[in-house]
Amino acid sequence: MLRIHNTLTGRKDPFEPLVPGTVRMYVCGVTVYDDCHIGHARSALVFDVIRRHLEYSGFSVTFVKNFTDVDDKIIKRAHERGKPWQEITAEYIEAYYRDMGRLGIKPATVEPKATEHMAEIIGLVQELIRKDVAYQVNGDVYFQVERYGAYGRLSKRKMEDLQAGARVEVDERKRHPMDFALWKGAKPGEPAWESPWGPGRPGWHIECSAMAMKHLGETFDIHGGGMDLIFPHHENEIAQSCAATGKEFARYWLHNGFVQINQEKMSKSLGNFFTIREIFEKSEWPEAITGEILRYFLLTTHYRSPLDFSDQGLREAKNVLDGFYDLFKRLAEAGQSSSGADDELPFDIGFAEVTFKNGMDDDFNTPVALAALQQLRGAINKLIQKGLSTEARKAAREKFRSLGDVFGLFQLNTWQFNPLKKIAREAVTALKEERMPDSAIETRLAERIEAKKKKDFKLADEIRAELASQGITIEDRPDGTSRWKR
RNA sequence: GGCGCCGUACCCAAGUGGCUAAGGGAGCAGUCUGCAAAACUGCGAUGCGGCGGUUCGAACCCGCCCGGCGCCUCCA
Repeated sequence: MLRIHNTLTGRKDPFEPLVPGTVRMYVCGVTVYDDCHIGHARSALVFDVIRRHLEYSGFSVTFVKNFTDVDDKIIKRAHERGKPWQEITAEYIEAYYRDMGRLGIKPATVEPKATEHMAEIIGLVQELIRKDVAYQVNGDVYFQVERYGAYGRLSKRKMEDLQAGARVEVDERKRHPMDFALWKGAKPGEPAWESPWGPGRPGWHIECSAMAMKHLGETFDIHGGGMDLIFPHHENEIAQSCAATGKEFARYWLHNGFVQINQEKMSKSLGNFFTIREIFEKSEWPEAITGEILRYFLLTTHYRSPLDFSDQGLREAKNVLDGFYDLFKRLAEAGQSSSGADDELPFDIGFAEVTFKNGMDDDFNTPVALAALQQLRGAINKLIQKGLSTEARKAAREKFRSLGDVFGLFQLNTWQFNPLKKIAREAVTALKEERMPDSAIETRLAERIEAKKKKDFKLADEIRAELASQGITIEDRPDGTSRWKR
């Protein structure tokens, strides 16, 4: 039984979708005016994994993730660069797909853009005016917060509390300080769409309500996003959606914790953020491996807890993954008839599967699920020592592949550095260009095996030292062959 | 001022009332190996920020305190 922590109730609730066997979920995507940072990566990854786990659990999932492609920040950026705003959004949507692709984030089922839903947005605003919960002031339309009695139920805030600490500058045209814009009249030169209130653009919150309703219906199962969206964004989405339809909007609200740098929130305003792009460009590992390291690292902490980003954390993730891929290398080799090890394998696998699933079913506890995989790694290493058949090895590798798929891990066939691919990439440092090609390594390795056969250990050690200076580690196997890795 | 979160070994990180406090990384020792590497084995918190309280029993519940953080404004 899957249980999910619901921000709305403040508890872990048993998950029961509205329509049995199907899940409809909406996650707030990004505003496309800049490169994505690790915080975006974490959020995207968390919901990617949640989606994958739901699918793994047998649900048919409709996953909607939007792009906010019209907004004040975009207009500002366009102005700064002297470019049309459409060029800014196109550029960063492309960057988004590049970065998320590197991270192995699966595209959502539907990825709607605000600018392509003007009719729905305008219709929703009209409905709110018709119901007398929104009002027009010149070319703007505001949602009247006092008309929605349950305002504050998501963020657990009272209207009075909000006002007390409010640092919002009072807009005289609003009837209540907390009222928020549904539609903003356009100033000259700003992007604008025709509406009953004159040319303008949607407010930030309304687009999500309109797009969620269009693609998922008035009431759906899961709505997610970063913790910072609880207030005001999601609170406002609930208010305007419920006021418009008279029905519940989303039933389970999920929010991921922040990525921090040195115990502090990572944010644009503090200037202490890393973009996904720079992490990949600075990485000494090829793209696919860097992506997997990053995924593993981001999943070592439960999605609701804060996560401190650090090079040390990344290095540790690499070490752990090395252990897994070393095992996979062994599993790819021929085995010998076992002494009962084959019979023990299903027990170890079954145990890991149950632990994995129980962990994930408990509010997507990825650290517990990861621990199950680590235990399985140890168990199978022991079985290999006892003697595991070729078939059993294949079965074990397949199990890692299928369980790992929930996290997007363990899908690579080789965990080795590929210099040709690396050189093809843009940001290659001189150091990296001097990497030894695989063929040269293989040649030296063959020479070393010859030397070993002749008991010329001096030469063998020299060759190993030479390769070691290139960052290459050699493993001699009992049968006289050798493996190498970077 | 209001609302809320966190503090578990050198590091990461589960556990939130009841077997010896998961798992991993790093480290050390050992087995194996020509030497290594990998793998395996062993070691590692008598204690879960501190002090009280509730309870037969608490890392887990309550209170106070210390330390750190977030939201209340655009923000994943």
